[in-house]
Amino acid sequence: MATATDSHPSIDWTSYATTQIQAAGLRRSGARQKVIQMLGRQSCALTALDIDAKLPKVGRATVYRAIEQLEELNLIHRVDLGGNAFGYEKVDPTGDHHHHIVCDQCGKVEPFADEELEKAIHEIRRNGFRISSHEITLKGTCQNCD
Amino acid sequence: MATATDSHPSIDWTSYATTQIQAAGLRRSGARQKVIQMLGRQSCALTALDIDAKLPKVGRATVYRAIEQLEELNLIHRVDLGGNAFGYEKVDPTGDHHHHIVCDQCGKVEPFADEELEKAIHEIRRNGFRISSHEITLKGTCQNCD
DNA sequence: GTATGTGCAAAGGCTTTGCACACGT
DNA sequence: ACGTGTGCAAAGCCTTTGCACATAC
Repeated sequence: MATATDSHPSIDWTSYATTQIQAAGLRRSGARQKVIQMLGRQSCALTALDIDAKLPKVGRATVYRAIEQLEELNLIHRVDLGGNAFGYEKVDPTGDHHHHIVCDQCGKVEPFADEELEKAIHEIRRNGFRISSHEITLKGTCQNCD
Repeated sequence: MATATDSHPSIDWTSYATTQIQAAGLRRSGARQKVIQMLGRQSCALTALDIDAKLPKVGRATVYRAIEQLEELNLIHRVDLGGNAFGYEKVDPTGDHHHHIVCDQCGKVEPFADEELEKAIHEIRRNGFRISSHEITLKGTCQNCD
């Protein structure tokens, strides 16, 4: 299954997101496309201000509006980064996903995936709720801080 | 194991928290005690502003300072309530804990516990991190909003 | 050509801080 | 008595909103 595009996994998400944005009746506008392409290049979560800082030519309000729209369409999702901060990262169109481990001391974030955990999560049923997604954050201390 | 105090499970946490606060060299002051007693009575997470609203005689800054200290001592922890809001709830001294399911539409929060999930979580090992805690949030739509 | 999208600047909401006074030990 | 704790008000941050101009379709 490995293909030549494996080294640029973001291309898939970028074009997928662009398609979905258009399917939703939104325009393929310059500023929003810059946000999409930037997020497509990231492997892990960035805060709204991180995104804004990386795109000096895009207004901050536009960054926030783009985040809102992308989240609405389920193209990105928010993750708790500790310390009153939220990050955003792309949602893999294949359904593949990971969770995060955050260092309490320095705020360092690393992704991780665990199949047993996913199984356990998908077993959960809750009366009165239709569950659509889940977020798991592990907290601890990283080597540098320990 | 059921005892007469089961109907007031919060008493344990309240006195435990008070003891820990004093052990940390902090004083048993009026305002902070009010925050502790209030949190002890809650069964689920409250935001800083919820806490402030419930304690009109305690200054807002004091509420935030108390939250900071209680979190530092691991007597409460923060939970993601969706929509840019964080809630705080007591940490059970017996180690007992639950997670949350949040309605995307109305923000309703319900606690849940799942033993298989806890097992899976405790199996996780991650090089370069000493894991101390975890947070799990399920998201979905509740009956009223569906 | 028209409705959507954008950037700026202002407003808003939550959280933190500075400081003088109050209180616990 | 001393140092911690408190409340108020001001400042700080991040996020959202209003509005005139620009751009995609």
